[in-house]
Amino acid sequence: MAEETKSLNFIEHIIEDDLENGFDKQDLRFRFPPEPNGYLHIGHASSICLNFGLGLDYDAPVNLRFDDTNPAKEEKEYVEAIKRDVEWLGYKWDKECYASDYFQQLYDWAVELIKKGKAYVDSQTSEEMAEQKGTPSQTGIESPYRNRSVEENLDLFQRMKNGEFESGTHVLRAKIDMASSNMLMRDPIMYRILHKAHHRTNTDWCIYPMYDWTHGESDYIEQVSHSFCTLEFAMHRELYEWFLDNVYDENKVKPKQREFARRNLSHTVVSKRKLLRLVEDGVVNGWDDPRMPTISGLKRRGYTPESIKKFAETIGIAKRENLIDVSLLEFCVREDLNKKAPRVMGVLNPLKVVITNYPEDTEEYLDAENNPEEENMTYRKVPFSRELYIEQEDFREEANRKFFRLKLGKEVRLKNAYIIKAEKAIKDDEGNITEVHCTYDPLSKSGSGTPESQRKVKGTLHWVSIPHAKEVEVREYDRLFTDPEPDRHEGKDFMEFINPDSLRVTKAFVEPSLADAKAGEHFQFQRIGYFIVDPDSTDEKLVFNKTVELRDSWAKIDAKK
RNA sequence: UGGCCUAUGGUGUAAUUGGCAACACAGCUGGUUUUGGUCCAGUCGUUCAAGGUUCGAGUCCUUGUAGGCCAACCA
Repeated sequence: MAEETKSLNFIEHIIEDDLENGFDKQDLRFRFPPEPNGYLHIGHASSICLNFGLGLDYDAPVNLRFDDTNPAKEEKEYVEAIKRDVEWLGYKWDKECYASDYFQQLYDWAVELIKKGKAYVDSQTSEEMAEQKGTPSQTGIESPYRNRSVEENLDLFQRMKNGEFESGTHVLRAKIDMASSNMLMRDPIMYRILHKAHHRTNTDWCIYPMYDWTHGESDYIEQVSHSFCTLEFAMHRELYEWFLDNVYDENKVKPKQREFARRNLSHTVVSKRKLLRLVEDGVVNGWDDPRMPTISGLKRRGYTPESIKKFAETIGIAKRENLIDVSLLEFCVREDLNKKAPRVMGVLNPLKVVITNYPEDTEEYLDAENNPEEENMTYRKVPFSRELYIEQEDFREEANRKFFRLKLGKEVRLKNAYIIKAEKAIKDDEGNITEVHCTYDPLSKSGSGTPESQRKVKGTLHWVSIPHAKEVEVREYDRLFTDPEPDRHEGKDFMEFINPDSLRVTKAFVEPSLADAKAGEHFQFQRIGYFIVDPDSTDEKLVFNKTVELRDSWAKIDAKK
């Protein structure tokens, strides 16, 4: 079969161009560089899939590098969580790197820059420097310390490093151009003093390099060939290259930074700062709450690595603004789970059904398909008896022709069992239906091959046998925000759009085969949706998270009326 | 008042680099189905605007319009 010519995204075009222009394929190397100050989210997943995907496509190594230059925000807990998430997605990094491993090299290079007269120690307050910075349309003013002698700079920088000064009293700045139209080139800060223990270097350092000074040099140290980041770093590219030009050795690979647009998912937020607020304010129950767009949250919700990778691949990568509807993510997980998840029966809103002509004290075990998508069908036994639960929504005393479910005097098929007919609705004093009395056709048993079993009845319902049913907890989730873009309303806080009903906990009844289901196992509750066993489950009580519901065309028909 | 980036159906991405605008999702219609699921078939609809170059423009040029980004001792 002829191979589909895969269309390339603009990032792949850049690499292909470089290869055509003589760049050695052996020198290709990528990296995924998270800051360990929070958990990875669906936006990072896109970046992970891009970089690690490139590594797979070009058979090139990909480093996992922690951009840990700000001890005020970073923690070891996050490092561990990030590694777990990347592994869970199924990717293997070549080297595990830390920007903090390069502190000495970065320091040495900074000294070189000072010696070349390209960096200086500034001793003003941050307010003073901000004032001198100018505005995009107005050039900046040079610092009074800009022309300190090399000797004085060297001495001061050394003493900064030695811890002789308070936090915030001095900084090292690159001497570039206070009149540049690019604000980042107006003598950017390279180092600040921060008397704060670092999760890896502890108190070895009290001066920490800034992002711009660190990132490109780290790429260079690791010999990363292509360094991809999001669009907001586009302006940093000029600085990235300026720094690189000052340390670059002709015989080595000079990394190339290119920018792509971050993927925005509707009805959620993905900035770590905002996610942290959801956690700290108790809106959710932690970073891995199934409502969170974090990778660990999606995992707990029941998303699979394959579905997330498929999603990333489907939305692609480009440079324009975007807002991707969550329904696409939901499609991706349904597509994957449809193939994988065993089918079971579970009733969420039980209504008692009594089959009046079925013998009491009798049970029988019926064959049920585990997954119709499987090539070699396997079956399990499901107990059937005189008293069952069906969904409340599946019975109406009367309904129009479009209602393919149980109504008085009409027949439906019980999945894998018999055809039943509703005879009578039993009500309480307030008129609520408490149970339905039905009769069954004993010859209509599924798979029996009798003419009665082959009769066509319009509806098929799922059910559980009451004496055999297992009670479980079900957690159903809705979107965390009621607005598609909660953080894009000027003057309004995204917290105003929190959906107050994003979690609904109910009890449900499931077939007994689920008794020994393990945390992390996926199931399709037939006619309802996909569910995963939550780690909160105990031997006494299983807890299921609803990953996503099945496509529901009945809901559309019903809503139209 | 400056600079940088972007603009293709409702959504997201393509287009052999100047040669019949395609794919997926969503929507709609029908078929199959012991899940109103899956699957299958069909259908809907697009190059921001105006000029220009060209046999030919989504692609190149000009002007305009709209949106995003840039002034943390954050990354």
